[in-house]
Amino acid sequence: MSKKLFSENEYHVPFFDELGYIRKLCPKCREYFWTLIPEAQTCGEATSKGCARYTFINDPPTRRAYNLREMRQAFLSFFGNQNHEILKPYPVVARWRNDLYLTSASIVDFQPYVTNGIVAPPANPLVISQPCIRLVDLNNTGPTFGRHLTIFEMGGHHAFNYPEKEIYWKDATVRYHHKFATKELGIASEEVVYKEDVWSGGGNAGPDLETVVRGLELATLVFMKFKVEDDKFVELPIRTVDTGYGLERYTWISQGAISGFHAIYEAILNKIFEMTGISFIDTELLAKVAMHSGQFDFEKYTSKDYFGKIAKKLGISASELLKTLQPVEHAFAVADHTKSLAFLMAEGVVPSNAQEGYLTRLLIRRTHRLLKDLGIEKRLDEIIDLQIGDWSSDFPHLGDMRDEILEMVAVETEKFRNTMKRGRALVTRIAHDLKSKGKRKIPVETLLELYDSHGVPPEMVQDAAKDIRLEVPDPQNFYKLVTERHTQAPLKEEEITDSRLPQIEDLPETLALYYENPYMTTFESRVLRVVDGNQVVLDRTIFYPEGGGQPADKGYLEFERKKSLVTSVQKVGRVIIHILEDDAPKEGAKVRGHIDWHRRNYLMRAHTATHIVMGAARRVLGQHAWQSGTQKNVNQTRLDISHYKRLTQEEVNKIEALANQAVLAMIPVEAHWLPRDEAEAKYGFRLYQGGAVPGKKVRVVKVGDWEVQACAGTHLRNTSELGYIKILHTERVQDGVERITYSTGCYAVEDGQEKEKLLQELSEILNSPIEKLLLTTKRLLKERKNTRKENRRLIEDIARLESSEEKRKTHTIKDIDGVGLITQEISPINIDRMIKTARNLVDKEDSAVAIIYGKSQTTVRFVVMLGNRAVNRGIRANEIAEATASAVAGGGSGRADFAQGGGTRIDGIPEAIENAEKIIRLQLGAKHNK
RNA sequence: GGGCCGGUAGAUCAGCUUGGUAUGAUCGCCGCCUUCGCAAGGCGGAGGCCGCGGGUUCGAAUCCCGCCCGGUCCA
Repeated sequence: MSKKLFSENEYHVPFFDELGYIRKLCPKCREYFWTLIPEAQTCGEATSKGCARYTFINDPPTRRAYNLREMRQAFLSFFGNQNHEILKPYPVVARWRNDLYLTSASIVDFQPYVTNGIVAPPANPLVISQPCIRLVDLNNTGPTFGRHLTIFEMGGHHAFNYPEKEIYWKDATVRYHHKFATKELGIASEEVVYKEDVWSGGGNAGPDLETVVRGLELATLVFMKFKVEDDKFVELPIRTVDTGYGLERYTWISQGAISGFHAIYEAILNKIFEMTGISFIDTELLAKVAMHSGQFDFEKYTSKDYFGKIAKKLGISASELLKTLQPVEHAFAVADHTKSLAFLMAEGVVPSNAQEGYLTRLLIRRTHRLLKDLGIEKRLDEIIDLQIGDWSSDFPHLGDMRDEILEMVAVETEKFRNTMKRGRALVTRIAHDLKSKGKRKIPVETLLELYDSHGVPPEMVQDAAKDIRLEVPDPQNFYKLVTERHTQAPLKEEEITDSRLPQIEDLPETLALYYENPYMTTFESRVLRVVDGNQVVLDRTIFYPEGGGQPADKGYLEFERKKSLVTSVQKVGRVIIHILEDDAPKEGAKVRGHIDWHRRNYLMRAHTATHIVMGAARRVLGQHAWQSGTQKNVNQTRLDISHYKRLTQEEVNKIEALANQAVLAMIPVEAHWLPRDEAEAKYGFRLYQGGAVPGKKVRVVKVGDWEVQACAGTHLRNTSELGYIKILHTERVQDGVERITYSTGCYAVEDGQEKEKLLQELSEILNSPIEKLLLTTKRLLKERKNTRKENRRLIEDIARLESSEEKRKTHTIKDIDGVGLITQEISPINIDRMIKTARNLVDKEDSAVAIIYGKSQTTVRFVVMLGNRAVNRGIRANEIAEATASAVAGGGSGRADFAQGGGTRIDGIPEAIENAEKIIRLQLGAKHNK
């Protein structure tokens, strides 16, 4: 996105003047910055432009050293004491958004609903420490010594400013930051530099200040005030203070550690080193590298350049540096990646070939490769276990999921091994193939396809090709080429602004009677507004609007002795809109509404059944079984569940049995509105099975102790009303996601009846009782197999007979210049028999040409077979076949000694044989002429 | 969600480009020879709804469409 530069006054806050900050332009990176030091030469940030380097290594600027937990605590309580409400972290899987998979920043928690004003923020202002995962920094994690991480905690203090209510804006934000850095942490004011920048992302934008201390950017203070529309900035009604404090970076700087990884992962890092057997690590060298590490940018440099450059600065050879540094950087990356993995899988993400599951798979494979380089790839699970141990005191759900995480890692590692095994065999085959064609080099295209379609990385191709001594092109820009293969349309952004919104914005929230009593079938209300002619807003309604996988109710509205069908119901903002098929009532009119009760009743069953099946599946499969999607319907409903293996029939039976036990247990179903914090504290993340729900309060649907979910749907009063749940079938939607389809009540019974009918019909056709069907079918299949065998044998026998001495006397044999043309009909058509007979004939008479034909009502087929001598005399079977076929309106082709053909003109057969004769004469003649 | 690759004997695959006999290949299996026995070797043999369903064609493992299953990459 093109960077638009804002003018100075977007950044010039009174606070800067108060403290004596002055604005300067950095001659190296050409960016403006604010500093207290008038003689400052550059902006002081360690960038790839070389503005500065880190000066905090072994010399921290803070009052004392913090570990991550202490830093988090310091941050939260500091802002807690400044009137911010402390929020619990959101999940790292952003299930509430469909334009993002992972929570990549704290503001993501509040997009789009809060930032667009659709719902009120859970608190205002607020502060949060949000674990974030950013896989875009995958390549940078490790080599930049801790500046980039795939998983980190973003400290964010946020304020949402409405036109009618201002919380705080730029000046206060900068003051808060400054106070935290100087008063709380004890960094000297002069050490804090503010750089001007433009932030843009997720369709929003605004000016921002980056704060830099001793070369390291620590926080970004974003003032989100624009919406990006067609590359233009449009002012937003809600201005959001969006700050991001890199708590790991603060931790790092406070310790002055050699790397951020040393600061965050000390114990784990040491264990990894221990496993690799690296006994001595040149910490002095590392510290030197660390100081320069901020200057390199992996968008611009390849790792070769990087090591070269840094070695030059340190005055040692690149290879020497590589030898020391590479294992250390790998260990850094492993320390980081394994934490990401623990967090992802703890939230029920199953490694998969799609969506966030794929990101997890990618991470596992990458980590596996790093570990392999370190020679400890078998210990992935051990390291992940260490992460779980370390972080579960702050994030207890990690500990709860330990066993399942390790199981998933084991399964995934096994899958990876298989892929590699397959890949290796494939590479060897391709390499031999190329070699035999006299090629010495593997084409880049092949290399790309191996990776793209088969997951074989170029390093492995090199490895495998070495043995066969085949050249492999240098994969320098390899991954760029891969990306080019995927010219990908960007993810579509969620449509959150409805064109009808302005027309109904002033209306009060529609009273949802379906929550008060989901069993109401009729109601009375008043028309508040009619939109677009046929869309009606009422003051209250029992019509459930489409949402949460539950389709909208149908029914009709009655007014002035008219009936108008309700075809669709939607929720727009706070308001429920009824879309009518016919005329709409007038605004202010009284109407009476009726819903299709059978439909609604079964949708309620479907919804309650979904919660029950989910609870049953989790009991059978484990805690990683999350709902990853659901679609309710009247006659059948489906539920997608994350699980790392295919469901077995046994598991399905268990789930079905358990679900029906829940039905028989007559469990009451209750729905309550609870404050978000309270609900989360009581039930945890698992509440958000169907995706996180926005808002201060959440509606909690509780099926006794069986299942609790945040859910907006309509439910039965008691599970016993379901009667019966029948699982119809399961399928694998993608790797790691199983779909279960089921029906309830009378539809479940109907399904049983249909299957029974099928069995009965089968039983009648096979003339075998149902309980013997299996045996009968097996026997039939076996019989069929034997029959086929017998048939093959008989054909051979017949062919032998057909070419026997006695039989030959009945053949039409025509002598053409010493060549015997044998023609014979064998009907009905059996190609196998025809070929075998023909072969037998020419085997006995090697100067013969055999034409065997057969016909059915609509077609003629024939084979032409030549003896050796006939071929040697210049006769060509394929040419005979062509000529013959032209007479029967068909085609034919084949080899010189054997060809076949056919056609549709049955009465053309005599002509066809004449043609064959002519061709043979021609061919014999041509030979003579030569 | 999208792209790409694949499904042929118990296993791994060839054949598909250019439609015309699956004499398919290797490993494994069975029998025989050799051996005190085993392995190796030699000889012989069994083993195929060419994923499923349509279409095109005289003719489809091969071309086209749909589905199912597996793999893989990208977001």
